[in-house]
Amino acid sequence: MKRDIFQAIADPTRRAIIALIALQAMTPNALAENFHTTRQAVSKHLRILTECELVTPEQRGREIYYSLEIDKMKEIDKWLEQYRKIWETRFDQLGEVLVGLKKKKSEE
Amino acid sequence: MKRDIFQAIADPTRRAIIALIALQAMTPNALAENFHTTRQAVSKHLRILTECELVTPEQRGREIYYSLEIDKMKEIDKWLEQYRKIWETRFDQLGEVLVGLKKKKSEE
DNA sequence: GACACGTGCAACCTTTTGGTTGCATACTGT
DNA sequence: ACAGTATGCAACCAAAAGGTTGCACGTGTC
Repeated sequence: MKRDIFQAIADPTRRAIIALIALQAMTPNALAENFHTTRQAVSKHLRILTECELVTPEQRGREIYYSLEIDKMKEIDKWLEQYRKIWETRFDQLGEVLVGLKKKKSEE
Repeated sequence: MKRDIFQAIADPTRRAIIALIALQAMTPNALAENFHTTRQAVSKHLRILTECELVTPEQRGREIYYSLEIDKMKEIDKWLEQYRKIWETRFDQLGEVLVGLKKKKSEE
């Protein structure tokens, strides 16, 4: 049952959890207050996120604070890289077109 | 059954499809040759990708060429933006730490 | 027109997903 | 030690995902 990071961020609730703990480490209980589900459901999401190493638990007394492993997010960025190249290339081409239009206009 | 772009890229086969048609528009048949599934399964993936507007079909004779809507990929980039800010900030802080260490060392 | 080809869609099936309830465990404070 | 709090885990369930097979519908080719 190995999930990759893309499956991890596929679920809206998990993305919301990520957004919340990006600001500050939070406990499952505190997180659950933000959603219309049970604490256990949130716990399951945290389990998945932890397995993907997107999130790290840290025990403090009887509470467990979960924090975001921001480095893991870079993997998505790395995957996007190849496509970013494409759209930047197309933007450059668009730029050339615009320059071409401008040139044409100035020649009028 | 409305899927968002994050669910669309969650499936490995769909990411592979995206990677293939990023290079050049392809037909479902041609795509299916690259996977160990039936043409119909690929067709279903293409349907999902089309619904998310990640992919656009173009009929040419009796073939349909699917091409990547690169602009849609920017949505992922936009989502990542908030986290990129975080890791860049932390990197800066790391930089300060390094500078601090260096300074300390030179004072020895 | 007849036929092959390329494709999408419906029906069906199995596995996975996301959720719930109930319970066991661990730490706190009195 | 005991009550209360914070949490994870197992069992169960409904819905969704991903796959397959069979079929219908256009479009080219002869």
